[in-house]
Amino acid sequence: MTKPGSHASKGSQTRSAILDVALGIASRDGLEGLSIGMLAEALGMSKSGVFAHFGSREELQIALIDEYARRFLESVFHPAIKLPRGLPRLKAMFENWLHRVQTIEIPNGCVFISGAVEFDDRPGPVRDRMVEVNRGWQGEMRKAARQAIDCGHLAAGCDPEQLVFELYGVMLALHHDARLLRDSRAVERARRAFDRTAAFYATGPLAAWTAGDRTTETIAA
Amino acid sequence: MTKPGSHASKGSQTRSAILDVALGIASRDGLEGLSIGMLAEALGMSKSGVFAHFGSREELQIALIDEYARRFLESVFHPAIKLPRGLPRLKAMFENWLHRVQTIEIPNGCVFISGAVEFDDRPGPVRDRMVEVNRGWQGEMRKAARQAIDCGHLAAGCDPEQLVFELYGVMLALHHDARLLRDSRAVERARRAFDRTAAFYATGPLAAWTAGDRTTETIAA
DNA sequence: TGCGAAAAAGCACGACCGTTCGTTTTAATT
DNA sequence: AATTAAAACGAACGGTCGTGCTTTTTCGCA
Repeated sequence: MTKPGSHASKGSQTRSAILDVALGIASRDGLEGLSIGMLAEALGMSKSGVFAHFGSREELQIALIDEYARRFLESVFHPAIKLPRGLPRLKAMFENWLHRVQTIEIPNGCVFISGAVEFDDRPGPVRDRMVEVNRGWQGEMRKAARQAIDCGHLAAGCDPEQLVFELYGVMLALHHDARLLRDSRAVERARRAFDRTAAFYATGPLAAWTAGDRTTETIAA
Repeated sequence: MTKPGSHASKGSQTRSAILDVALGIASRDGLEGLSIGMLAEALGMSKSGVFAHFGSREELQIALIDEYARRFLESVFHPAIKLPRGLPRLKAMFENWLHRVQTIEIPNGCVFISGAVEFDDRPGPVRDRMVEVNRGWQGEMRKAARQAIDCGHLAAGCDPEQLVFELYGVMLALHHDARLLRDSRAVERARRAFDRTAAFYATGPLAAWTAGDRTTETIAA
């Protein structure tokens, strides 16, 4: 008994513990930089003991992507979806994202970004999952942007895909400057870039929205 | 005799050949994904023969960063600097960059990006060189932006660092969408993002500049 | 409390890693 | 053409990698 989804059963709870520690390592060293040996050592258990939980390294990597996506959506998407659709929700998605980047991803790294770079030229199930998860998140952002247009919060001429492309770029630049160049001003620049972008696509009555009303807390937690 | 800069002497010319092949591999698999064994095999020579040219793997990686930077600047920066300073030069830098991304980096990968992700959490000489080279390029872009402001092509209120941050983000998003998601529309979006950004920061008389006058060729080659 | 199953450990394997060393081949100089 | 230096080779080292096996320990339940 005790299906894998169940929350008891020694096995599944050590599996969770493994994923937790593995995420910390994979965030810093990437999915390819994570080895089962060092993971086992970090956990204080044997290599084969860790290995048995996933059956292969690839399965471990995929499980890590899923777990990372779960946490990402939980801290960024789920709180935001409680807000009214349109610009408030879209802005909350960005702000929650920014908050997560500041508190988690800048210190520890981001599996989506390192994984994207590591696997963009390596065909296989890991890459496929990476793409799937990424498309899912970009899709949610596009949907939010589309709703903001429907609500009249953004101009009708605004292309949701273009908007999401630009916002994603802002986040990538933030990661780059904050992590590689250790530039502490990157966060401020990211917020300014979002404000500027939103202001550009905003329609008349809401053009003043970009001013004020900033926060570093998760919105609608 | 025959200093390393010299162009004859069997040694330095095979060293160049090694770097050439190694760049192709490192672009796809990253600096950490490149092993001396596979590099030697790709070159049809022995592992120790390759190794002797650099003394260590780290030195090889640093040499690769330098070589990649050299080529990048040669195809992106040097042609642009022949144009009159200000917006023309800044635009040329972006267009040449875009041209290089289309012809080289999308098919083969970009060492700056993969290297940034791989080494942002690994202290050492490789990371240091990565930072140095990156700061150099961003510095050149900032200088070009500053000149565009001085020339009156961009608004006086435009922050060069903010502008470069946003342009770099556009390029990172382009790499991401084009390479991971294999989205062929990413190039068009990148150009639109640049035009929109430049339009935002442009002063009155040059606000119409962003329209038309597009090219996929290197400017002032 | 004992029994069956699940979980973890232990061990070994082939492969590849970066690196070292001694030798041999090739190039450059006198 | 002879001599010296540079370059490439080949084998081996200690290590780590992912992955099978078998055995032991631990857990869950009747």
